[in-house]
Amino acid sequence: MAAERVIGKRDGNGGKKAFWHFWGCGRCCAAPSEETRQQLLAAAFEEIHRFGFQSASISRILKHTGVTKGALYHYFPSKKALGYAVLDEMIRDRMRELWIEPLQQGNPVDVLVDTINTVGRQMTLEDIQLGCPLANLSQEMSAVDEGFRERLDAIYAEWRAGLAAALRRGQQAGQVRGDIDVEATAVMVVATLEGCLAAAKNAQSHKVLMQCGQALIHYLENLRARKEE
Amino acid sequence: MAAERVIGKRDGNGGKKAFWHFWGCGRCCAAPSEETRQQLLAAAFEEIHRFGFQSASISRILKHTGVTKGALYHYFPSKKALGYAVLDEMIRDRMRELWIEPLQQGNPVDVLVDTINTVGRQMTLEDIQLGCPLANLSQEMSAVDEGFRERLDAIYAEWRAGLAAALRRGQQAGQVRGDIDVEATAVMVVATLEGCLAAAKNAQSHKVLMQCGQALIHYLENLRARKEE
DNA sequence: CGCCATTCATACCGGTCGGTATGTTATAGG
DNA sequence: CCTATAACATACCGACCGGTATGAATGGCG
Repeated sequence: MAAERVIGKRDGNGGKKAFWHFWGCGRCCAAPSEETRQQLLAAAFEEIHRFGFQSASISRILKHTGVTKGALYHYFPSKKALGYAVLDEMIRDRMRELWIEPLQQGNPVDVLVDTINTVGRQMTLEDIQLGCPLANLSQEMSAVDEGFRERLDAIYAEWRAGLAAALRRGQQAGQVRGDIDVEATAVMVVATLEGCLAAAKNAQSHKVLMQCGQALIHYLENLRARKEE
Repeated sequence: MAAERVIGKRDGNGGKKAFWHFWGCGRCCAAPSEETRQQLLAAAFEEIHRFGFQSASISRILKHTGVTKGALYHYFPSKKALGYAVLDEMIRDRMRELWIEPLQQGNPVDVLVDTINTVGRQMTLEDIQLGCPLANLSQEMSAVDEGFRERLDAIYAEWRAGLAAALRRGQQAGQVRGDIDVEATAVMVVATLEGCLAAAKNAQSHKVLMQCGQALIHYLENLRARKEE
């Protein structure tokens, strides 16, 4: 008796599945149901960004995607695994693209100032209210779960190392003052960037973000090598 | 039948209550059961500091204090009210004592450098792991609950205003460079302080805290007025 | 003495949580 | 054609959550 209901429901979206299976199976060319997984990742990212990991609700993610619980637990063995995947496959990539990779060429002070100005201009008030996904997770989870902490720390370490390397290259190129401690400076600049975002988030204020950004830029300008000295 | 058990239990700690009541009632001189409330506040502070507000568990607070649920909900109408009380009666006072009030006299750069050094020296690794209670709550709750956000923002605003006023006084006293924007500088210094704490928390590293602190001190030293210029 | 407010203590509630057990369908491979 | 497996879907579970209803002990006060 239950079978009839199930069959009826199945027919409703069975066509979609058949379509995807036309393109190949997960094993041979890695294509079809990957979409479901990506939907889940995207929705989980949103949910975690809004509520934090611990208060993120599996049921809400399911509701927003239309995916069922069986599907979710088919791809991710647990909520924690889903959180790790969001961190590894979404957040880390974004941080690399936005903050780390641009530092690999050019004058590091120019790159930083440009990025700060771009970010400050592009962020909407909603973006500001939600805050930096990396900083949010870091604040919430680093003391609670070691797996999160290690992953977060790896990203921050990569960021700091990239910035320190860029500053050192800048010193060798005569763009950056030679008397600064590049490691300590990198630590502080990353901390200040995240601190500015956090301050603006709490104040829900674009002005605070800009003030903080301008003061940081003022500091960064002071890192440039003096001419003829 | 239930009455017997209750009476028996009551007698167990009834003596303590009689003792406290000897000192007076809550109405006439505000003393006795205030202790229970303070116990609750202290335990709630610990719980929130460790797990965040949303993941803080009323049952755990009850277990750690030995207080019952009836007692808790006698003093606080809801979990949120308890959280607000922790913020208003514990966290705010600590921030004022440690960071804001010292700025009211002396050379602001000296005061800041001293406080940073003191804090950096006194924080244990556990303190570092748990992070700044204010920053934790701010990151977690500002986008989720407006009551928390307002309270947190008031504390940050007070801090920034106090620092800006101190810097301005420093300018007038010829201790601080006159060409800096004191408001923007205050915003950034507060952001950097919290950012350093957050970075050290995630790295679980005293070294990161000291590096960040030293770089910030280096920046602060640069705010001093140049002699003979 | 009697009444009433304070200060708790206990039992219980509906709801949500993450997680699982089982079933169904479609396709790939032999 | 047969079997195995991927990819779901549904129903259900126990644990825990914040919150409440009820009542008992106690002491102040008229």
